[in-house]
Amino acid sequence: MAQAKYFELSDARREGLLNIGEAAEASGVSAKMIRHYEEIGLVPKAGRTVAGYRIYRDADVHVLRFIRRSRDLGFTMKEIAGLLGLWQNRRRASADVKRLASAHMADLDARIAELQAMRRTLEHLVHCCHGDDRPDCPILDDLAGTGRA
Amino acid sequence: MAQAKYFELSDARREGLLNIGEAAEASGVSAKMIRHYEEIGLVPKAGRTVAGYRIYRDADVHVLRFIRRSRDLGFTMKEIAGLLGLWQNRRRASADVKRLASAHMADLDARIAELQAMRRTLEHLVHCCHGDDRPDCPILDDLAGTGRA
DNA sequence: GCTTGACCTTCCCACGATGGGAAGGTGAAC
DNA sequence: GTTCACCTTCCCATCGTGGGAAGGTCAAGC
Repeated sequence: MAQAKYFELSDARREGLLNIGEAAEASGVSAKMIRHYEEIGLVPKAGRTVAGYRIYRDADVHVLRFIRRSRDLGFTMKEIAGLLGLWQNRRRASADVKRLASAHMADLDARIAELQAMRRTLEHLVHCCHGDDRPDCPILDDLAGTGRA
Repeated sequence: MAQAKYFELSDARREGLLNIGEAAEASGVSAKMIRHYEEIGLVPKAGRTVAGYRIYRDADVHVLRFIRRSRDLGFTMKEIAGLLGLWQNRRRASADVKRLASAHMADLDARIAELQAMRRTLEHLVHCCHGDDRPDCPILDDLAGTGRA
């Protein structure tokens, strides 16, 4: 995304370039988010037509898909910036990529463990609650710190 | 939290009332968040000393602890508002509490499943990556959509 | 009494990722 | 030449939490 600002949109179309809506469609990243990624510097500034419309080449869409896939795997923006850097660096060491991915996996593990701990506690409480029209409830007792559940 | 605004702080202290810092300490909810909960109406407005300091009774701290515990179990603010309402309603049906908690458990399950799916994919990719100083990397290949991993 | 330091007050800003929507310009089809 | 879909920028909201500034208050030590 580093073209100069000289295309008419119709010319751009003829050359197979996409506007933001088409790039969004093709990459699975919303136009809103494409602009956002450009603003935070995750992707370089897109080229523009004379009228100011952003235009995207296949390579740009490829980058956006890479981001989309990374998001789907739960990577944060910062991690994705790192991954993009490695991806575009032909002298990278795969060890660096592996390290980044492993760290993210450890994050996932921690979050999963945390949620599972909540789930276990909750399951126990729900199990203990008779769930009828009477007011006494071990779930509330636990939350209030007054119960023994 | 519904006292009128007439205590000197020293009087309040003598009556066992706490200022916000002490209430934070006692409840495990930060002073920042106590003010926030008051602002969004999750807890009623606290009483004030003549100088404008918020003052808290034991019952107020109890409520804050309830909120803290609920947060620890991953309930959202909206859910906590519901739980607080049920807790303070002596004519509640425990079925309502159980329903709320069960719905939250389903949320947790969905989030856990999502994270686990990410984790599984990532684990596979990390496993496939030799992780040395060569640049070729199945993790990047997958993210780029060019790999077969 | 006066200073000092720890606390309180309100107000605004930030995160991370995403979306909604307003106000205005552009492109293409009919 | 109108119409409609799309583009542009700009601001606001979410959710839960924290940071920090500017200013007031309280208690302790001198």
